[in-house]
Amino acid sequence: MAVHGPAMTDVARLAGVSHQTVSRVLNGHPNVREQTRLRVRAAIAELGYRPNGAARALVTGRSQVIGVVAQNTTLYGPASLLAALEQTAAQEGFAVSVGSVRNLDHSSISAAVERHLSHRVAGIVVIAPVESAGEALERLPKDVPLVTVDGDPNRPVPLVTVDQVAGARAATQHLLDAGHHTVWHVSGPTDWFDSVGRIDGWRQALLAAGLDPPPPMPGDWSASSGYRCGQMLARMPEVTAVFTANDHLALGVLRALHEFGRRVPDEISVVGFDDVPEAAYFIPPLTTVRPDFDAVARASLQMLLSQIESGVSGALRQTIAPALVSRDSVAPPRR
Amino acid sequence: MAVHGPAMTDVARLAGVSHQTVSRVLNGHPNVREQTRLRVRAAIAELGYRPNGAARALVTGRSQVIGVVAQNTTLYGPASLLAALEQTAAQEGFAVSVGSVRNLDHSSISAAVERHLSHRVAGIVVIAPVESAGEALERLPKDVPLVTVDGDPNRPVPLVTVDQVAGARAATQHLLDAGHHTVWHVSGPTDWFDSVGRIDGWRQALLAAGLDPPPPMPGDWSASSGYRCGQMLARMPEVTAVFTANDHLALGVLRALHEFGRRVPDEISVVGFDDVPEAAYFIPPLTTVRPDFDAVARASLQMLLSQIESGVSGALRQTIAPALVSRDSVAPPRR
DNA sequence: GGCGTCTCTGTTAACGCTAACAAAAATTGG
DNA sequence: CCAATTTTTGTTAGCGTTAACAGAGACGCC
Repeated sequence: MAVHGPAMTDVARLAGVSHQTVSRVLNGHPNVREQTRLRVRAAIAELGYRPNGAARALVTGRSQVIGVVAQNTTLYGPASLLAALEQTAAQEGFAVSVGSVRNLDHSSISAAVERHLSHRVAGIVVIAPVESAGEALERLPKDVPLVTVDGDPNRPVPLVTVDQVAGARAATQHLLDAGHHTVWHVSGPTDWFDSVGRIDGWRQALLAAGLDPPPPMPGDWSASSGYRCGQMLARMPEVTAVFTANDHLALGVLRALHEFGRRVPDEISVVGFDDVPEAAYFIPPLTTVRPDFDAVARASLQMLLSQIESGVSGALRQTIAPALVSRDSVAPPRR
Repeated sequence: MAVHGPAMTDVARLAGVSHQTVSRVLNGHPNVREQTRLRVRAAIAELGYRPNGAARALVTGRSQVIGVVAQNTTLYGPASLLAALEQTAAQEGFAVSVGSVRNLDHSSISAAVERHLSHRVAGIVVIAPVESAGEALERLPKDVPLVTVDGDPNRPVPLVTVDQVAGARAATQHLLDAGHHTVWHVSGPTDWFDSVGRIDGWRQALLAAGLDPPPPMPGDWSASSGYRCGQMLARMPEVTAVFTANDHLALGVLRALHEFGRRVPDEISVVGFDDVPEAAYFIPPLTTVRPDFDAVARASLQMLLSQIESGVSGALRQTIAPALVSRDSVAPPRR
């Protein structure tokens, strides 16, 4: 096992050139005679030669790998983001190394970043949705290209994020437009920026309509916590419209409402966030807000790449607007 | 930017030893005096030294990275598997590099494997649920540690897989035990081994009970296709029990049944597969089969590691038994 | 024809680490 | 206390690549 493949010198010998010429062919250097180039390519093919990324990384100081730090990649949002990141990175010739992290506290994040750094990744993307992650990031070495996704809007770190506020505002406004007199909110964990932004947007829409926001009910993204909130909501006759911070919370709410015999959307309207693929098959099909994860991935990778190439780390910021997807879980309130 | 950090020689100079001694400390070599070890560690800490993985990979011939080839990491199964793999690998000191692949055809798989190989990964895990992936794998270089997950049971390649057959049999038997006279099946895409195994298990249970299996209805894992199958099922008065190949299909079926006014579980019982976190909050809560992704990840990594260490690639096979999770979507048939 | 100027190719020296061997220091035994 | 051993440390030589420089032809121009 571990029969090491041919190296550049083997290719060079077969093609009758120096290893440096092989290197030039590989890196698309212009000054190589066409005939030579062809001979080298033939030799590469014949030997099944594959360049050694480690050696290249050693001499150039960085590998064609992008490190990603993420927490719970089973959640729909992070998983989608990660997948999109991989796809985009692959197109640019980069591999993606994932540093999963159990908690988003200072030391876990640092450790994950360190691991990436010791592999000399070209850049790092941190999916940093909570406050504690932000702290860790500011103390990181400043000389490594880094982009955060869904991170703290108030830190001087390059950031790409879904426009949570706009999305939540749209969802809330949609319910208001349907004629509801107010909108209740089941939020995500309040230490997530995503949650904070969605609470903000919801509150803004209500305030703009001259309404007094009811207290938000805190959940934890899970259907289970949505269910618990839904049980309370179901018992409150004045509730006619609910905006939940994600689709799974909405599912739990839907289920609790169903159990209490409160019909959606006839008695209560519900709007979610994320547009998970199953949302269209909830009972009833869920009106929700769809963030464009591909766009987030593209933007963050582009930001990272420009840092890698230019060597400059501008504290850029980019916000991706989500879209409302209207389905059957919203109706005017019964009078 | 790209200020290169201190190297081993810098640490050595500060500690007043040779770089080789530093290397020994780093690699836990036994013959280093305690006092020296401490001095070296202090120097490492003082300089913030971080070993260069690329250099190490170059000289040892392999990096502390495991490559994973997977297709659609947004699906619950693959995403969970990937997350579990990362966690487990991190515990063993390995990073995970993900090679996402659009299609599981020969050339895509080969390309992804090549990319990993050129980074000199220590081993490769291929999540290869379809036939075409299997072909690609047999033509791969034999000298790289490789494990497939959810791959072809009939190929001479190390394989870890969920026991689809047993899971499906349990689900079907559960419905039979409840008193149903037969069980219908909404399957996954028939080119997935997962689907084939689940169809098999379902058929086996039926046959063992002396029943003649009705034709399986082919879906594609999505709630959407489950919905379409559900619409047909709902119109067939003789149907009282359905086993779907995953939970999302079940969700679609549930929704179609609901639309047609067919009540679950009173009129029709449904069992899914995967136990997605939301399954307990479907309407009604879904009885399903839970594969142990952590166990799969542990087993495959262990298999890979033993190949890496021993250098031997036994065509091992390991099957992880799933567990039935009983909830409210199953009841005896109405007479 | 000689000479500067391209274009192409080769030579040499790193990059930061580990492995193999060599030397020095500490320890043991008689 | 000296030799034999063992433990600890140092020295040297790569690993496979790119970068920097050097050399060899080919070409054009005075």
